[in-house]
Amino acid sequence: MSRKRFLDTECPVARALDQVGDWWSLRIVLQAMYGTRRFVDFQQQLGIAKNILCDRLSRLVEHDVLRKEDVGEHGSRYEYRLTEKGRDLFTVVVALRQWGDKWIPTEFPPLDLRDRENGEPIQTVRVLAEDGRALDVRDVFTQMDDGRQTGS
Amino acid sequence: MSRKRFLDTECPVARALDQVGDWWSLRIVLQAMYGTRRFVDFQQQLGIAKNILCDRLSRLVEHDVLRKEDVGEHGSRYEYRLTEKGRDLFTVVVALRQWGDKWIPTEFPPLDLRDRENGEPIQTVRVLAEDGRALDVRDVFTQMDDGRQTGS
DNA sequence: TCAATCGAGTTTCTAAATGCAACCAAATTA
DNA sequence: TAATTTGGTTGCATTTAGAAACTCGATTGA
Repeated sequence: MSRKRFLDTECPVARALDQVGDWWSLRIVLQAMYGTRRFVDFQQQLGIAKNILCDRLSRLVEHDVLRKEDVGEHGSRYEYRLTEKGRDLFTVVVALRQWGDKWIPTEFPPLDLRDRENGEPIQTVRVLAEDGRALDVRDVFTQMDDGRQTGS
Repeated sequence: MSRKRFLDTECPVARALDQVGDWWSLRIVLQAMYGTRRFVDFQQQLGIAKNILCDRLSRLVEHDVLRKEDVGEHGSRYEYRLTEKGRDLFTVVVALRQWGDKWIPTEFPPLDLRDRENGEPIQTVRVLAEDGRALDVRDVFTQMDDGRQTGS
């Protein structure tokens, strides 16, 4: 049977994963954040099959994560660029990147993301309480509309 | 051909996605953060096929995101619990959840995550500069080991 | 001007993953 | 002793992923 989709579920994580939760989409978004815009460049940089790239790009455009622009220049006809929604995945991507660097180290050095303003490394992304304390899974609960509380 | 895996690539996002980047894994981790521990509970709460759940749980255990514990109590024999590595996905999950709530709204109210200490809502997860400024994609660049700089 | 190339795809075909349902076996409960 | 619970495995049909070949209009190059 067809793969289950998570549309219209109460869980926002599920809805998010429905739009960007497959093997390639987040990597395409990441590439776009690095500045890649053209079909061939995505294809070469990611080593993805063209039909899959095609499919993913249209899905991302459909979900308004990317915008497809017709640029009439010398042979390169389209550009795929991040929308505000797509740019807003920055936090997710950086969190994932930091998690990968921390927990799945390799012989490669961790990628070094820096502040353009002063060249300093950025902070580790964390979940913060209103007053600025860093929070762990166990420090939070979910307030349900019916008054119930869920927590780990 | 076999699905591409991203192991041992320079990109930490790719490595992370290799371990938790499929349709179900992050949702299983999320469920575990809600407190779910037993096979049948994951199965019912997620509506996932048993063989797929089996496969994903063992993959997550193999990657040390979950730990499988034998608990000899009344018929329930195993518990799957988050390791520190798994718990550390909290940031990613919360970022994804906030993104989903912001950009894929539904008739359901946004899930309301609160600080256990004082019942206050938590902050939106953001990428911060060393001095605390919130950063966008365009405010950062990647410092490569060879001195090159990449940015969007 | 006419062939080669490029950019952005389709098409075709095979291998693999997904999902459902049925089955299984140990331990527990009724 | 029979039925249930838990945590699976097996078989099978349906999708999906991926590689390679093909298309097709615009552009470059000789």
